[in-house]
Amino acid sequence: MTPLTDGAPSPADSHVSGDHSRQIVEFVARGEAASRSDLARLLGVAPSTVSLRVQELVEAGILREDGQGQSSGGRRPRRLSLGRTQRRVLAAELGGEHARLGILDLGGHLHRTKTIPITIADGPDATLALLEAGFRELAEGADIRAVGVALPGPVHFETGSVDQPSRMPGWPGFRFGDALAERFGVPSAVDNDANLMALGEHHRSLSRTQHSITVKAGTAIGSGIIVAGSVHRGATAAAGDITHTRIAEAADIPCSCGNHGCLETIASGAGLVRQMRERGIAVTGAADVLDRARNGDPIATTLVRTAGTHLGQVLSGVVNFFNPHAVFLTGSMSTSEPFLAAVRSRVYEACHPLATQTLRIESARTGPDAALYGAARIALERIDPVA
Amino acid sequence: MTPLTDGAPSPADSHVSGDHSRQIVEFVARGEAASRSDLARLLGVAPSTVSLRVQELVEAGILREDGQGQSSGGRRPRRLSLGRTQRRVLAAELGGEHARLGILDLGGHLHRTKTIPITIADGPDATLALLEAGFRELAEGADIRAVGVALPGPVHFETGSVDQPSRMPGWPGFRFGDALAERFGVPSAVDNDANLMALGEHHRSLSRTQHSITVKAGTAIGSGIIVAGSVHRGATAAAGDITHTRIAEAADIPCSCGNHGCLETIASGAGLVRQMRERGIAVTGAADVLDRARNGDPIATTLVRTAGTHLGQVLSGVVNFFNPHAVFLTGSMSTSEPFLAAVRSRVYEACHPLATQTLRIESARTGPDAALYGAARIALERIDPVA
DNA sequence: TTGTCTTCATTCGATCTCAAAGGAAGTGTC
DNA sequence: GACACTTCCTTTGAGATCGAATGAAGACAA
Repeated sequence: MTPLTDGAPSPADSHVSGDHSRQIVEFVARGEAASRSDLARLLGVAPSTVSLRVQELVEAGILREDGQGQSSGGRRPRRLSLGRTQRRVLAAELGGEHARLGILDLGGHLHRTKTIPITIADGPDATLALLEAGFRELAEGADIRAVGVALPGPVHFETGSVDQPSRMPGWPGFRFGDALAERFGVPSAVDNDANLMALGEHHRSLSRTQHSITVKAGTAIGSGIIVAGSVHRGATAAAGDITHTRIAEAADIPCSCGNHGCLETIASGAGLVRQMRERGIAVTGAADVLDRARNGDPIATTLVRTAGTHLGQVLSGVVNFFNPHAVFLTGSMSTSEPFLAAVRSRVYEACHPLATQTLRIESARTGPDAALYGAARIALERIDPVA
Repeated sequence: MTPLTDGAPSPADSHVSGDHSRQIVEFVARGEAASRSDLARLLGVAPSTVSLRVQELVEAGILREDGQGQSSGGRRPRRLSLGRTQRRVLAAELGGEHARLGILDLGGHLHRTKTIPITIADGPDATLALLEAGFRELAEGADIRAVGVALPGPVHFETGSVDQPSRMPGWPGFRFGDALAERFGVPSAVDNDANLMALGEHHRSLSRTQHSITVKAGTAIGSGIIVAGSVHRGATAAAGDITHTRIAEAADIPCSCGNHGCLETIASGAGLVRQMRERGIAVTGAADVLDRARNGDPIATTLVRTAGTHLGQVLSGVVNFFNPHAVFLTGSMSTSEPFLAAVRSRVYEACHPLATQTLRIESARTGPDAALYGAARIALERIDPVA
């Protein structure tokens, strides 16, 4: 692998311009700003600048002037709202056997979604062909401006390629981002699914100055980190690994990573299945265990609770260290109330009070679409809304 | 405490302007850039822009044109070096009973230092008076442009005040930053000592796009986090707490925080002292234990090694999660070779290989002055070099 | 109704930045 | 030594942003 020594500033951070325009559209779309002066306040930008950008956006039809708002003791604000253009971005989240596709407007609203079967192990070219077919149908009649894709593996963000061998034969080194851009003739962006899920989840409820962690607890356990509103990828694109943190209670259980006592051996869906089977109970998978817990099976319930406690233990370390505004939980396990309760309970018990003072621990809201929102977001960052 | 809901962009991030000038001075001072074209490459900025800024800096005497460099196949570069102005910034690190003061130039070089006795418990006014006297002497004849101070407690960075009660009577709520600015008639900045130590250490050897953690292991254990070259303070200015992470082997040892099994109960200097005494060995303090280990005392050596292993265990979780480019160790414990070796060994053993692929784990270079470099840095960020 | 105050928005001149083009001063080749 | 090429740096015009001033439109009080 390339050392990833981020030396010179990449084009990714040096805002493609249109940065303010993009933020303006977002604030209006989210209903957080209804006037030019709202925007100036929120953006920390001169009112004159806002006026200029808004004018451009209105002329392009992306925003509309929409009557007047309530006066608050002076001239009434001119209310802004989203215009109705056909400008859209495409987003996809690829899994091993399925891809979830979506089409969103510039305001980040998800208009339609669609799931298609793929076989990611067939390699990037085959996948790309299926993806294109799916996208073409979704994009019918729309004016596509960018594409963003979430991949199930370590991604070198700058080059838009998969990094490590992992379970994706044919992928490493292939510049999927460039291939996407070429097929659709628009800018593209690619990142790891955990990162994009975290990004999507973050911007549902937090601002661009806040920090969060999104943990996906399903068959496996993964997480994505958002620092000041953007993805923290770490030195080698490995950030967010909490699944191999050591848990005392699992000290003698070997993990696929070669060590012993990793969190995933007892707190992941796979870990739950193993533990059930060790107790002589035949289960088909993680969903089965969760079902049993939901139906009052005492062993399953205990295991699920214990899994939550262990995840909570690990998260308490992470929360103390990282001090985020929120921790979001997604994945099949996060739908289990006892699981969530156990996580919360342990985090609040084991953390420094200052770190939990304003902390939110929540089950994710965006459901299966979090990564699509995230993918759309990194795609949107590549374009200027008015261009 | 105030909720610290970072809403609107603070003046801290919206570069005070002169941002490029500051970076230019830094690159030249560090010897990383010797010509305008070097700077353009490093800054990712148009050559024309660099030329303009450099011209300003040369006219102000802050930079000098210093003959020609080696040609690399074309026109020879015009070599740049630091000019000799009297422009300086003041920096201080306050402890309970001492303050370390320093004076640095705009290039971040530390010219002189000085340690004075203070009693921080006497409150901010008394401390400020002593600080001023000390600074006045250091600043003799210099043209002071900014002041930066590291405080031993949780600091609300934006307001420049101490947040929690902690052990500093009279401090909470007092706007120390404003008081400093008023006394010296220059911009000021204040932050927590762990943060500034990390900042100082980071920029000794890493770039502004990289990430690091600096752990101070002395009587207590604390850490500071640097994300993309700047301090990560977290949601409630509590980030960097690793001392209360749970360690299985300490499960039944109560901690001052109210929980059991915290890292600091066995891996801190205080923890070492306690363990020695439990074994009936009279020691005067952490330094004594370290001395004994250095002189071959088997019990002390074992304890120090074990402490290193436990810190390494906690750090492995942090490294997997955060994936930094480097972990720096400071404080009295970090001078112990067995300690450092134990930390390294455990981190490399317990971490995912991808996370340690390019990871450096090093004992800090800046010694007792790390926080001064960090304090100078946040002070420098408040001014425009040419202004 | 008149005047004052507040809030919202735009105009205007100065500054910063960039991209593109071009000049300056070298190296290397035939 | 003539030519092409490389590297370094500056000039120039266009666009973005800012702060300050100004204008626009309402609230409110006397």
